[in-house]
Amino acid sequence: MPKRCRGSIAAGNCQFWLMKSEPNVFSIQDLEKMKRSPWDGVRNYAARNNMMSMNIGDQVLFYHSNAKPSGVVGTATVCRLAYEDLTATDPSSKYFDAKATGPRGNPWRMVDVKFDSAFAKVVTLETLKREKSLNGMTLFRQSRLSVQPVTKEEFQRIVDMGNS
DNA sequence: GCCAACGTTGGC
DNA sequence: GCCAACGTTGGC
Repeated sequence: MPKRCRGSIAAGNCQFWLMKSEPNVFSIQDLEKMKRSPWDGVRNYAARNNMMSMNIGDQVLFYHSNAKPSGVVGTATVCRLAYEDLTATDPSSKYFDAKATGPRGNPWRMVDVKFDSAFAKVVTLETLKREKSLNGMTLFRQSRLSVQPVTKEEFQRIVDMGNS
């Protein structure tokens, strides 16, 4: 039986992730109000594959992209394993993908996340870049990847920065 | 608004 | 399978 994280960073064997969202589309404040939400609209295979690797209890850094300023704004927890993203086959959705209605079916998946915390202040991209212990982050090595792994150490460091 | 990075598409 | 054209992401 898989172990699950229960809010403690130190406990368990969960994985750590960073997920980007444009705050004018879906922000940490939106998630806080909703408590829980599907992470829909991902249309990139690498990002999808990362979601398919997630387990319940995995910890997520919520990142605001295309924001002023951009940066990590809080944390969330994976609360449902990857399942079909039906916005891909819904012609009225802004995330509709014609290919997903084709003979090979809908390849797109999403997880659900639940709100954990909103930082008192944004840990900005500029701040992240200046922090030496974060130089190896996937964020700086692979541009445009909207769902990406972070190490436990990176996660912990950024949470500490957000709470300081 | 510009543009670098980079994923996808489609001709061949 | 190659690769040029094109579209999107996302920082600035």
